[in-house]
Amino acid sequence: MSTRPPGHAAIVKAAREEFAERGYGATSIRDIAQRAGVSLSALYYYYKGKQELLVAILDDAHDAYFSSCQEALARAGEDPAEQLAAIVESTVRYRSTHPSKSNILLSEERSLQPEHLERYRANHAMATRQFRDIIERGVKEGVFLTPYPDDARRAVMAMCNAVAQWYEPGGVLSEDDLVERYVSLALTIVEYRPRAPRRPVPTSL
Amino acid sequence: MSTRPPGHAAIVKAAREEFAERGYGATSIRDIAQRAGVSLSALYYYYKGKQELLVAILDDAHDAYFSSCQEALARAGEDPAEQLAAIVESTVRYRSTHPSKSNILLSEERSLQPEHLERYRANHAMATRQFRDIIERGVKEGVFLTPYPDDARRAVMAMCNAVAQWYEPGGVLSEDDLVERYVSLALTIVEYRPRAPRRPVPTSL
Amino acid sequence: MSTRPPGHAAIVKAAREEFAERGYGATSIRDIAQRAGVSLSALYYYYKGKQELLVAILDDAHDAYFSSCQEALARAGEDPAEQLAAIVESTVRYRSTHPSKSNILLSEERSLQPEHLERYRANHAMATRQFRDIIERGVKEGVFLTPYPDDARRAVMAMCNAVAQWYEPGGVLSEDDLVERYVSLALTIVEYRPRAPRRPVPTSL
Amino acid sequence: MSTRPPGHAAIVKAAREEFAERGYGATSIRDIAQRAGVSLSALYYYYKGKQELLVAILDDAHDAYFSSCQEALARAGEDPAEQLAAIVESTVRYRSTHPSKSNILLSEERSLQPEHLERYRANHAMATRQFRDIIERGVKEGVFLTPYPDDARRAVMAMCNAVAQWYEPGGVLSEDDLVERYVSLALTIVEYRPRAPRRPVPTSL
DNA sequence: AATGAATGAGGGTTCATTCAT
DNA sequence: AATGAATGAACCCTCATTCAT
Repeated sequence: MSTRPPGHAAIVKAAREEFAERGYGATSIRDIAQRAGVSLSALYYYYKGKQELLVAILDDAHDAYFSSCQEALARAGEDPAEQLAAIVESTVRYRSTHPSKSNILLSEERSLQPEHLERYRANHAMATRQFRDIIERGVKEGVFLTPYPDDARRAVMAMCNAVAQWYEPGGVLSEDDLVERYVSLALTIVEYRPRAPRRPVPTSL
Repeated sequence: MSTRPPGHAAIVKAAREEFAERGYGATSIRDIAQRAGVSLSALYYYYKGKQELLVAILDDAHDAYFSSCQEALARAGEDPAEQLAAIVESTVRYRSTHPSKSNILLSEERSLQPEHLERYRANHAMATRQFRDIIERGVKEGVFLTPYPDDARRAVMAMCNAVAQWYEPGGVLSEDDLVERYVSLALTIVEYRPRAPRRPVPTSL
Repeated sequence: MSTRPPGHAAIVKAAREEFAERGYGATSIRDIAQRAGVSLSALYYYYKGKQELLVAILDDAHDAYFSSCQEALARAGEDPAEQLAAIVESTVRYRSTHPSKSNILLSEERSLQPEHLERYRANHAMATRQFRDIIERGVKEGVFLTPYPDDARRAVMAMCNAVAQWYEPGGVLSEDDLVERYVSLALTIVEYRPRAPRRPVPTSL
Repeated sequence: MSTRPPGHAAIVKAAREEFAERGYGATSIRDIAQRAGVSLSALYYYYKGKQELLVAILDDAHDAYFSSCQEALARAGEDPAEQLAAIVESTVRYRSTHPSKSNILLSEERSLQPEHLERYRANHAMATRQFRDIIERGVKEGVFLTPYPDDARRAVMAMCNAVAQWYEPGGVLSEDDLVERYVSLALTIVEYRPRAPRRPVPTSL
């Protein structure tokens, strides 16, 4: 997953960009080869076909996402608010930094052949579970007051996912500011109320 | 838009479903004809080609969405919270009732040929403006306290849009309940605080 | 099977010749289209693919062969020698008149996909049975003296089949003479001895 | 032809089996390399290409056949019946023991490039001549009574050749029995009648 | 002696579309 | 009003082969 033969990187990158721009079904394997600057045959030397490219991209995208999440969650403590902040930050950073990976991840499940669906769905379910578990624990501990934990979870995820569709890295909004806002919004959505031993410092990150 | 020849309806319906399931690029015009139960020639008799079908579908989807919004906004008064509730309700009902239209609307801009982009983008911008105007007015009037009106707007829209991807009409959650929750979540996101002289029952639809 | 759309005939004819000359595996579908004088797409309009062409050719070849056999056997009486003569004549005429059909029939079983094998093998078995039944009855009735009926049957069939590989219609040997010789050879192979009302013809080995 | 580098044997064997199973045109050089358990490059290190492999296989097959024939003919005396028996035995044993070689020999002339055709045809002609000369001498000497020597020759050859297509080494019929039957059939076909002054034990092998 | 990498040509098939009727 | 026939371009992929190492 980390070190691969030379041709791979350029090919996967090109495929990722094409898939993200046009969609898997509308992308021709020749477009990919041309964008990668390799011959059609070279592409087939490294990958068995278009579908395998998609699978490689999706697997890689999932791997990158989850390792980013794990790292952030490890840094966060036991506090549900801190954990929610961590996962939102990971997700937002991932969506803004890797919009191609994100958009493929979010829209090409339908292009997977049956034999690859299971793994994809397991990964997708795990991504969902990360959010759900945190929110449910926050609700149980009484710090997230939302009456609709599942819909709140969906709202938080949808909001984070959408970042991949509009955020422009070089724009007026820095990535750090973006993260700060989305963490704040997420805590608002779950109706976070700190347990307040002494001073509640409410919505600040 | 209202009264059309008989063949049209079945063809557009078939095209809409195919585009929604596979994506425009991955859908073949033969698949559409077959699904509609008409011959390939019949399809070309009614429509000039695949692109025209997409345009017809997008236009129709936009029309249906906006007329639903206008109706709801007309019923709502001047109160930003009421208006936000109205537009969220319209959007959620549209997404849950017409998932195919919604998903095409939300993902096939890239499949439009240049000459049709302008109208699509105008419509898209109008949809955005509907939300933005309401939220901005709520902020100006001091009933929406969110510090990030634009991000809140994106969150509300993303949340509503996502409904088209997961909601199952016959499932445990009725459409009315769904709407109630999403209106509530939207008001939470914009941090709605009623102006409160006499307590106007805040989260009610 | 008898009357088909216009394009069919030329396409099947071209495919048959190409398959016979180069073999199924070495024949390109473009060669067939070119030989038939139609476009590649026209070919696919009439036939689903290369395999379907092969199946159509094999089915047609079997049909033509069997109807020729049935006709001849119907004309022949109950006498095994007459029947053997009839089937040898049918087979030899078929091989000499339709060498392409014959050679494909005799060599392209391996090119059939599994789903078409059963029918092919049933037909092949029936062709074998025609010879076997006649020879076995001749042996049982005491007019075919061969001690190896099964090997005699194989020899007769192999001899007839080989005609497709060498006989030249316009050559020195007329088709009628060819038939006469092969009938004679077949009767020799099964060691035919007529039942001899009075004198039993001495030439016994 | 006798002692070759190690890689050769496995490669030629694999090529022979593939060619026999699928035909030259339908066999890919990758299939051969894989079956031989060597890399594609290794194959090209030993052989210049697919065509050269076919040529090597055909030459080897011819060599093996002719040396078997020569040996048998050398053991046989001057008697045409004995000689026919010898050549039939050689051919049948070859067809049953080396079905792959046999079937390639009998069906891949068409796959040869022009520059290799001449040698192939010379070999093929020699194989034919072996049978023809013996039969013609038998006819001239009056021991083969067949009125159609050439057709008898074709029948005998076709019968022997077909063995490669149906005989199963481990089956009910031993190779020796097979040979005995085919020699007997061949003598029947040429209508062998021993010259008979002192009874030279006719059909004995 | 042996191989991983790469290629251009061609494989079978499907595409959106047109046209004569 | 409606369709069967036909097309050329493009599709994904595999081919036999070469070459630098």
